[in-house]
Amino acid sequence: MRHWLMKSEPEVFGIDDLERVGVEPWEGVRNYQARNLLRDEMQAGDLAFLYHSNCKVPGIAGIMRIARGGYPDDTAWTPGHRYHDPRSTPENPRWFRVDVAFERRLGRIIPLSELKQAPELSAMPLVRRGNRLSVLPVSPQEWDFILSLETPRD
DNA sequence: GCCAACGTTGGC
DNA sequence: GCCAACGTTGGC
Repeated sequence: MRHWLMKSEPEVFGIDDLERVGVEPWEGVRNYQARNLLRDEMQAGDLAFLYHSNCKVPGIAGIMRIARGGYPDDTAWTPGHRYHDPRSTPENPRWFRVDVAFERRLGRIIPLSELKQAPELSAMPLVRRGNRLSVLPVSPQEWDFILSLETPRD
């Protein structure tokens, strides 16, 4: 089982929304690097952090389980859809998505500012400036370390 | 709201 | 195949 981190703007779709709907197709990813991860790497049963981006306090808000591995994102060939891309067809899909399921909230949102301070996480692209990838692999060590931050130990 | 960083597009 | 222009991301 692998671990991931997936970004979303909470104004658009955050942990509150995921908890409410339970399962959500993670559609609209239109970046090739992220597409490759969705299509080739992410498998049902994997776990992913839900990261809140582009908001007042960006940070990790909860845990999701991949409910379904990569499959074609049909919003790409839906005319008029905001994620429509005429280069993608059912016969030759260009974009992919996964389904994610609500697992649990973290006890607190772990802010990016705190993640940036941890030497243990310095290799994560997330804490590097200018990183824009919306789906990132997380190593088991990084995963465990981030979870250890959930409950401050003092 | 600003703007740096980045990915994509398209002219050549 | 280069690279400037453009649009988007996302922290601050």
